[in-house]
Amino acid sequence: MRYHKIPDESIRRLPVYLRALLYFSQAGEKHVSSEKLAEFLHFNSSQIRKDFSYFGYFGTRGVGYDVDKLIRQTRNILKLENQRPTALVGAGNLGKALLAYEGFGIYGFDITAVFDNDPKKIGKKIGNVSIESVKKITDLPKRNISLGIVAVPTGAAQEATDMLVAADVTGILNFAPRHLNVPRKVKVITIDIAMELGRLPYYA
Amino acid sequence: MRYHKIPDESIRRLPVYLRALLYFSQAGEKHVSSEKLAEFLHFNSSQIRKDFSYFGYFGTRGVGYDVDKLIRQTRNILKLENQRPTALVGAGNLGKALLAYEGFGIYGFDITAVFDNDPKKIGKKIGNVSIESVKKITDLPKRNISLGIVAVPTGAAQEATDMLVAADVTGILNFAPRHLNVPRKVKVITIDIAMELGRLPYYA
DNA sequence: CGCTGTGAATCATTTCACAGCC
DNA sequence: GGCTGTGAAATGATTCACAGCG
Repeated sequence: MRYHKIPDESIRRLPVYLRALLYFSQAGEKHVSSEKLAEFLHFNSSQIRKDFSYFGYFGTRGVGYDVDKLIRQTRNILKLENQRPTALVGAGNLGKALLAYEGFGIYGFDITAVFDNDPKKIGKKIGNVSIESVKKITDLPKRNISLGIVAVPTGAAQEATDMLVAADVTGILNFAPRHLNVPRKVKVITIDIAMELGRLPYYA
Repeated sequence: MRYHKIPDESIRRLPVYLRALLYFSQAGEKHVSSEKLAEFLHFNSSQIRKDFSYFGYFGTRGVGYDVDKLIRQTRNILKLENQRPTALVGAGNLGKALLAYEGFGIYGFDITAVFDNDPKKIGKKIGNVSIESVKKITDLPKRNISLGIVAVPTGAAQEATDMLVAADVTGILNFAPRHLNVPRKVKVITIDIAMELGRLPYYA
């Protein structure tokens, strides 16, 4: 399977696996079977085996997967081995919530730069990061930052994105409820909170 | 098509269509073709036509779709015609950000109740909503609230969920990075922010 | 024996292509 | 003529089922 095209959906599940594996690791488990993992995540076990088989042979027949090894492999596939400095654009309510969000640590993201265009906010600190002017986004390459989070109002989102792209960012996590235009080489993932909520009443 | 099983993916796209249609409406457009909508959303036009055809015949051949009519139809399908009171559990950073988030208005969600278990927070106001004790969650049926948002730390998420379920909530938007156990009749949508970010480096 | 790894079968979704209606 | 609505074809993802290894 190693040379097949890997489904996008498999990639999407890898961070989920990683989180579950970290949980098992902390619980002191040495090995875990696809069945165990499937039960924990409410997935199908052969899907888990297939997902990992796309990337190589990670398990031991008769035994299962070595938890810590699989964690390393998964981190490796996702390119999360090293801590990744990340830039946040927008220091409003959402930006502040993201700065406080402990979840990023699991995947090694570290928000080391925060930008805003409100002069009143510039220079202030949130946690231990100082808010800088959006003009400083041009410095990102110097600071080795290639991931950005867009948490500005919808109307400013494309502009913020353009600045990140100009600073050679390769990935953007977007919270503005709109499509962002970027060059093909830049990957954008949009999280539209209200949109997710929007389909809930349908199922009720 | 009217009597076919409707793909989950189609439902997922309806809120996206709604947002785009509202944009066209505000721009003064009377009609929009599936082609126009597709271009705007970076979708395939026949997918849009098929999605709407699952629910009935909404367009006019040779003309396109009546924007305002389609907005009404879409709202109707998603059961968003009326303002929906919604409960938020967790008044931390994320909760505050959600309260300030303008996006909910588009879909008619109105956070009219906020609960937290921190006695220091209870009674305080955020915007024009007062924080109440989580014990008051039992009052939700009285207050006609059947949607809940879980924005508490991971360790408290299942407990918060259980309280919402006990109060006959039918839909839950979950921000805790874990699977929530609920009875089958309750629909849960989980947004795991860090997880989304977790696959960004893979594509870079 | 137990569990992985994986072709093959199934199931779901998307796209094509065009008949049919305005 | 133009655009919808939709079967049919193509594509993509999931699940089955079991061979093969530890």
